[in-house]
Amino acid sequence: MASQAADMTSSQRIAESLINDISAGRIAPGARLDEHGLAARFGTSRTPVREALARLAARGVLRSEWGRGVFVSDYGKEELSEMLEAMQELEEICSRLAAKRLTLRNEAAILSAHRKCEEAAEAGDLPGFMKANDAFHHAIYGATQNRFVSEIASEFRYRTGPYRAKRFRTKEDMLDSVRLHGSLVKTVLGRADAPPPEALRREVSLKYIEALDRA
Amino acid sequence: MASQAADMTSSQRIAESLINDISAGRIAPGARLDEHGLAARFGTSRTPVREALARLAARGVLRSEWGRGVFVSDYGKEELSEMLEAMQELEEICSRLAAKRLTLRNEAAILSAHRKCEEAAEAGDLPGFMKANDAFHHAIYGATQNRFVSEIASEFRYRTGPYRAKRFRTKEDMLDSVRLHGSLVKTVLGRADAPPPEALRREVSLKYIEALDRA
DNA sequence: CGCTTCCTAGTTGCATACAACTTGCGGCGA
DNA sequence: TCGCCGCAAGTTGTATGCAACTAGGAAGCG
Repeated sequence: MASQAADMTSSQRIAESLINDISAGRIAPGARLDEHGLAARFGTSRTPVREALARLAARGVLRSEWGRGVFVSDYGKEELSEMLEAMQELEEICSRLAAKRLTLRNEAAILSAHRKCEEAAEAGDLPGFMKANDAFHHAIYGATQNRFVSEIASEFRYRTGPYRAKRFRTKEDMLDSVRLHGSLVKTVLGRADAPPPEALRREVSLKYIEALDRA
Repeated sequence: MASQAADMTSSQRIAESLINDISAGRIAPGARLDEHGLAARFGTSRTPVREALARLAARGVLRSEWGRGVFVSDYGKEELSEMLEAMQELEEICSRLAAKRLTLRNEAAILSAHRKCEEAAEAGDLPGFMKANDAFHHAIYGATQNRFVSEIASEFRYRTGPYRAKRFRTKEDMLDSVRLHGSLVKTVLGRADAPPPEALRREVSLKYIEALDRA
């Protein structure tokens, strides 16, 4: 997904690399990002690093404090629960629109990603599952046939990424998710408009919030 | 809203000034932004200008082409209709959440902004109306008690701003909008969950798309 | 006359140097 | 010993200069 073509500017490469690391949880929320260190790591000067950081800060992935540095955005339980509510609302929009406009191509992409999720979950392959999970949700976003809805959902998915990385640990976590995917696939492919019940949404949110404590 | 406190960095001042001008339609979609010119206009060097442009590009307000310059994002009819669909979905989320969690303070803010819209519309005061209109919608966003939902909706409102600026011309346009606000206020303040009918949504979108032709 | 080619002006992207600010520590005085 | 002041190291923010690339036009050739 995150192709680093050779004809990209340094700041773009840096921004993409950073957001991938952050979204995958390799850089923890709250961590400070040193401009000098990043410049050295990427073999450039501070200028493109600063541009990349500015970009990510504008997207809400980073938060910069004057004279102190830039930090990976970190959220407490209160904020996290709000974030998850927002994410679920966005996902509901996506699945509703996708159900309305699904093409065969979208259907194939969704089913393929779903199968890869199953395989990875049953194999206990966590990195593979995270990747397939992303692909699955992006397949649904793409099926909305609305690039802005898709963009907003993707964008917000980056911000929830670090906490998703914490939430998935055991094989059971993954199988849980696959079961949810299954019912989602059923409604979307059935062209049905069935929002997930409130109780289920709260249960999912709780899993994330609990994961905060095993930091 | 857009307070330019003295303790802001130059790049922040520039970014805020630009996004205000763009969102209000004072800088038209498709216009090119010259780094030298902006640096001269704001009395700084190109560096903070570049940071500001990078920020706005990351937020989707600008689009930069290598070796050519950065341009205000402009959208055709197809993209605009997708954009409006996304905006309406976001607004629906907001009004639903607002209806569920409305506080007295929120209620007062919404009613106050609504009254100001009415006054400006009846007086034919276009700039005043645009401002009050913004305040009205932001009051609803704030009533969601969810800072992320509010942030996403606000953010996207900036991007639709230039086209809203085109869409409102006559007193009748404003009165139309006030009538819509009225029914929205009624459902939100009545704590009711009543999504706007599909036909109404399409009608609103058409008004925007028609406005594209009188560019 | 039309097409190709090269050149030049203008633009963005990057590197380096400097200025302004924050912060933590150490010395000094009460 | 406690508290305050000031300094110094380290950080971010800004300015300037240079390199790489693009676009447009003019000159040259077929």
